[in-house]
Order: sequence, then C-alpha cells, then structure tokens
Amino acid sequence: MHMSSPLPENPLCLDDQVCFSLYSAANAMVRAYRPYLEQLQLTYPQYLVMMVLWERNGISVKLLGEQLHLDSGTLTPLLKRLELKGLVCRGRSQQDERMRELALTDAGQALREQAMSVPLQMFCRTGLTPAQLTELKQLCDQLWSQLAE
Amino acid sequence: MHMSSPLPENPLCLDDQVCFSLYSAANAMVRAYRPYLEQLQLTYPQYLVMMVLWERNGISVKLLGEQLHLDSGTLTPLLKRLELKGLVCRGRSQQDERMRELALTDAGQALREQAMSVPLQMFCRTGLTPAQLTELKQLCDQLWSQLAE
DNA sequence: CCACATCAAATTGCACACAATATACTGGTT
DNA sequence: AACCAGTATATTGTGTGCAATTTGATGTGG
Repeated sequence: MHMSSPLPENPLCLDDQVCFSLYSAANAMVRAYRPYLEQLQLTYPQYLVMMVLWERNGISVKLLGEQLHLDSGTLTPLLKRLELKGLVCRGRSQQDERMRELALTDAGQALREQAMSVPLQMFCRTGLTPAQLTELKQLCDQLWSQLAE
Repeated sequence: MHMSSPLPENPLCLDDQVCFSLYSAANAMVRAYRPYLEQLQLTYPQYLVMMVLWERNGISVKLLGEQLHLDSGTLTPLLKRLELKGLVCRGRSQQDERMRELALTDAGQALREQAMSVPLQMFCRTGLTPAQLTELKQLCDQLWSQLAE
C-alpha cells in the first residue's frame, strides 16, 4: 500500500509502497538462509517445521499449522519430504485416527545440534542492531495481527 | 534469526525469531491483497509488474526484474499470463532482438484507473499509523540492502 | 443406531520464487 | 567471415502457499 506522507501524489508508485519492501525483504531473507540451511538439507519452511517439532514433538498437523500460519495444503507435501529425508515420522493418533502424530526420528532430534548455530549466523548477516530487529519484529507482529482478523 | 535480547536462552525458539514474523507478515499481506486484486483479475506479483509498467511502459524484462528483484524464471511465465489476459504485449526490441519490449495494451493502461483505489484500501486494512508504516518500510529496506550484498 | 454435521488431513489446481541450464542474439577479434 | 565471450530471455525442476474440494473418522441429535 502507499507510504502516506501524508497524501502521496502517486499512490501507485512502487518505491513508496511498504508492502513491496516487506515482500522483497521476506524473499531476500529466505534466500539468505539458503547457504546456512543447505548444510542441514533443509529449506526455510522445512526449518520452521523442525523448530516447532524440536519444541513440541508429537503434535498434530493442525497445531503445527496454527503455529506456522500454514495450512495442510502446504504442510502435507512438506512433511512427506521431511519423512523421506528420515527426519520425521508421520504416525496416527491412537485416540483420534484422523490426526497425525508428528514425531521426530533420531536423525531429526540430532539435527537440532547442527541448527543451533544458524540463528546467530543469520543475526550477523542482517547487519541490524538488536533494537532494530526488535522494532521490526513488533511491527511485523502487529501487522500480522491486524491482517489476520 | 533470534531476537537477541541480549542472549536468548533458546536461539531456536520460533516465537523469538524476527525472520518468522517477517515471513508470516509478508504471507498475510499477499493474502490481504487478494480480495482487492481479484476485482482486477491480478495476483499480487502481477500487480507489482503492472505498477512498474504504468510508470515505465516499454521496458525490458531485465529492467523489470531489477526493479522488482525477480528473475526471468519468475517473470517470463508471469508475463505470459498477463499477455493471455490481454494486458501486456511482449514484443521484441528493434535495436536488440534479445530484449523484450513490454508494452501495455489499451486494457492494461485502462486497468490503472481501477487500481488507483487499492493502495488506500490496503492502508486502512493494515491498521498501522503512517509513522509505523514509514518505520517498517525503512527497516525492510535496510534489511534488504544488507542481504543483497 | 443411524443420518448428519463436523473435523483432520489429503488432494487438486494454479501461481509464484529461484537455482541451474539452455537458447539465441550481439559485439568484438582475428 | 568464423570464432567467441557476453548478454537477454526462456526452460526445467523443485518446493512452496493457498483456495477449493475430497476423503475418512468422529460425535451428536433424533
């Protein structure tokens, strides 16, 4: 959308659009993760899934999707790829056969050690100060909350 | 990457990661554009392309890609879809047969009028103040510059 | 206990992103 | 003119995102 300072003469000017900056920054961020994550054989969305599972092993696809704001259309094929890599086991819940129980394999658990260094490397890569990153996170979270309604 | 305030006890905690907030906000933003853009029969990336062409009609794929930070692998099929919709003509440059000359059709030109209302609608949709949006844009631009190096 | 709404995943179809590669045109060099 | 490095676009292949639909299990009212 436009930058509104306060009335833009041309609302359709690309350089004034916050959304384009957000979109480009997010694409660049995913690209920047690639060299670090390819050592783990993971894409960025797969890395996100692994982070959730490292914290909450055994959860369902639904809960995973709520954490990541992604649906089964995205997660089902992604989880199959993680299963093929031998990192995740896609079992069924005993209580409710509809639900998957996403369990880490030993290899999936072990990968956490290698992943530990990624956040600090990416932090350095951004070149932003901790205060700037905090500010950026707050604004993104606030924007997300508004758009989710 | 982690939030660093100043030493996170768990660097792999999803809720502390700026990058995940950025990623989620960008996805939500593209989703939020959908209801406004489907009246124009455009996706968000197609809308970005049209915005560039409304400003710089007749440019090449290379220049378009530099503006949008996208490559030919993304743009070629996208432009073919815009051509199918009858919005863009993918001609060849006279001086250099390698280059495409991306020219708006009359329908493509006319669509600009309908698109004029989109930025203000999206601005309202965000619920952020102009100052917050300016801050967000600056941080995204700075992050992008760092990651582009 | 059975029709029926509900729910969790999966599937389908489409449109990106992007790395890697291929194709085709251009401008010198010889 | 033949060669060749460089350039602009296209193609291929993989992996998302997500709307829409389907499949199969669950629970619930009659």
